[in-house]
Amino acid sequence: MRKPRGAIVPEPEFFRRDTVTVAKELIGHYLYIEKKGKRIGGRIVETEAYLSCDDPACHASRGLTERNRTMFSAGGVAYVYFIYGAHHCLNIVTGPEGEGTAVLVRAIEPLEGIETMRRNRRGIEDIHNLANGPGKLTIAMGIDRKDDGADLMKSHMRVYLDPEVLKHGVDVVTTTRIGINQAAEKPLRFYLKGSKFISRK
DNA sequence: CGGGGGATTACCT
DNA sequence: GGTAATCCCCCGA
Repeated sequence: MRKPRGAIVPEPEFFRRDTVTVAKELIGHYLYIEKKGKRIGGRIVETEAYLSCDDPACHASRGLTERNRTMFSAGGVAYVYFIYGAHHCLNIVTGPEGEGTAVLVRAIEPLEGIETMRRNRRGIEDIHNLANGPGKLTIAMGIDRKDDGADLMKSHMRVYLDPEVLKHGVDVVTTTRIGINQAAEKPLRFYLKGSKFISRK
């Protein structure tokens, strides 16, 4: 994939740290997928951390299974799963190999391939409603189970770091996760303060 | 091998 | 605010 101007390719170590740290630090950086030579994606504005064995809400909490196998990879790959018979969700695997932790990407601010996203979202015009939710985001970017396991430093789907965000940081709000029943009270959801592109306050 | 639940969304009233 | 859509996978038998 052609690198966006000024963007930085993360080192594997960026992803292989503590999940909460990675979930927070991903806010403000970029997520792109390449389709037919065209970049689609934007700025990550909302994430949630899932903590493996300490976290009953996490797919990996009951150990490695065929469904969640990718989640136990070393940090830096995508874990994509299908939910409610209707939607895909994109996760970024974190920590060392075998740990089973990941960050759910819940929303992005669209920056490139916006018309493609509108088509994928069946004609929705409002840019704030294109990728402001985990299911909407995967529809807009055309992500599904064939993208499971993609290397986010080398493949057609990438995370790029914004040097400005690395240098100055961004204001991140911490709240509770959405749409889960187990461990719902834990403060493991993060979003970019003031962003109009998050799924909800 | 069948049942049930799930990190959601859109559309209905 | 309620619920259908509609699949994949885990679990128990």
